Amino acid sequence: MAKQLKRAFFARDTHIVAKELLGKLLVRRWRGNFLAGRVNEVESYVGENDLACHAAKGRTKRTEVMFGEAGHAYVYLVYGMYCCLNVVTQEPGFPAAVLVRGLMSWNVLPAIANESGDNSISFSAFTQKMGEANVGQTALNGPGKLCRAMHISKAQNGEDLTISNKLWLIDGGYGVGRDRILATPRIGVEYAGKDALLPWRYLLPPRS
DNA sequence: ACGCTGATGAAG
DNA sequence: TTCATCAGCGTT
Repeated sequence: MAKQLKRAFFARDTHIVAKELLGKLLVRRWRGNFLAGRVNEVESYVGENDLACHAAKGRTKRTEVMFGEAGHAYVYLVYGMYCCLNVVTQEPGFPAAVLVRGLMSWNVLPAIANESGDNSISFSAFTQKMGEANVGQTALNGPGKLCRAMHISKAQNGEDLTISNKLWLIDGGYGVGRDRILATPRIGVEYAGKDALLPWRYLLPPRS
């Protein structure tokens, strides 16, 4: 049975977490619906020495969450109107996170009628539904559009994704070969100088 | 190629 | 308290 990703998954090297997040299911429960899709594009932001990382400015009110425990959501407002969802990685005190940039097989599914609030019930029901759904039909490209569609805002900043029943990740059994992962420079970080060239954006190739 | 939009951090 | 900037997006 699919399980909610645990602390140990996130408390590792950021690039390992980023690549292993590809193919995982991101699930949001909102107003009686499951909003979900498989992660197919991410970016790593690693430490205070990474000039593209918000934590390059040091520990501030905004970046506080990134300095904390792995597995929590770091959500920020960008360009005045969009939110971006990150997952905090590595050990407390070391600021790093994975930006979730895109989903494939995006779906909206009605939550179970006699839902008790227990995630484990939700998981089995949800994954079965996802299995029935037409995988790969709809894509959700871009971190801002992703958050808008999933109703993720700064209200979710700091949320513990390993225990939350509103926003979480599960291993949906989608195998991703490491050799199928593409790496490119990160998007929209031209200001970061030499760090703008680091190939820290990871994505799955389009389905054939 | 540009405008929208407001939080953010740096400067004063 | 200003000020420039910005991990996007949609339209021109």
